[in-house]
Amino acid sequence: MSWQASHGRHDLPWQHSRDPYRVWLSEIMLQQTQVDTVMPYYGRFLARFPTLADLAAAPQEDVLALWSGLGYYARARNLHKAAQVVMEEHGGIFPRTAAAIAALPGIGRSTAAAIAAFCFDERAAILDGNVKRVLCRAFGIEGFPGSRAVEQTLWALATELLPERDPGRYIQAQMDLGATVCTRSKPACTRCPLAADCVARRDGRCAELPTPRPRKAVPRRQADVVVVRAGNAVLVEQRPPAGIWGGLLALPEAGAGGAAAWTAQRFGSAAPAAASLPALTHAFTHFVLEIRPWLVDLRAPATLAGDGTLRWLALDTVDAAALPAPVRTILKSLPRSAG
DNA sequence: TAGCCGTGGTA
DNA sequence: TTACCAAGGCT
Repeated sequence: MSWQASHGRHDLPWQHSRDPYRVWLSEIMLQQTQVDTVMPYYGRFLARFPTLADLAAAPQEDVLALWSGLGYYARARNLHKAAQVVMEEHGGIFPRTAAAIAALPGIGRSTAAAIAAFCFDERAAILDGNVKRVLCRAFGIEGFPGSRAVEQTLWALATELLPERDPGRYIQAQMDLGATVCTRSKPACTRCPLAADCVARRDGRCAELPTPRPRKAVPRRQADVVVVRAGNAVLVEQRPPAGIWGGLLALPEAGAGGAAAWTAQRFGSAAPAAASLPALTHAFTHFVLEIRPWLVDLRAPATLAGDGTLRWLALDTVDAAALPAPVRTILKSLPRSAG
């Protein structure tokens, strides 16, 4: 904790606030996401939704639009839902204990503890990637930290180590140490306040701990997607509420018949031919997707029968739309229309 | 309980 | 290019 006071991080945008809404937002954005990535999103989000009440009252698509590009969109959907739960079931007052906080959607044990410690000085342990790495090295703990047994050991250890006072300072110290000194590769042991007691350091095993995740093959998939353009508009399809890119606006998938068949089925056999656009590869956590986009230029926006998930999106509103990253990439790099 | 869920940085 | 994974949670 003394090390944190002199060498820790003190100037991140979400620090120096004990407003649970701001701390909560930062914790959710930072899940599985690095600080530098979150930085521009955090300020934009707060500018659009300054309070929890503003967030609760907003349409889900507006929330997803501010999250667009950040990934793990269930975080945004759960954040939005939890804001509504706080308004409706807690009278707009954010719950004040880790146990109550963890009952909100999208908030697990670690995130709840961080909010409770930072905002309400509760003695509650966190266990994020930084803490896991620091503890595995400092105590020489073997095994993949994500496995049941190792994680249980780590939770027990993290709880046991909590200081009596100033738990917020303590968990910040753990995270700062992991993020800036006890890094995944090439840890700066000479600058580490725990170096004298570190088991991995003593045994020369900093490169082996923590034990990496067991390897598994990542499947590859392909998808033909259709970019139907009519003047200044493109056809987009809202994804189902859950699953990959849930609730976001994506490009329609052509299916087995390919882009030509899809276009003919929806716009008639007189529809213009589809022209192939540069393919791109997008890596998810658990599979790799090769996206093959096809461009179809219509004379004018056609009427969309039936399916309510399809809609026209004006190209000059792409920047503010709720799009997954590769869809944004495709739409931003479209060739100029011939017409 | 292990798979699902994004994106970008780094080595 | 590829591997790995980052302020994890849900099902």
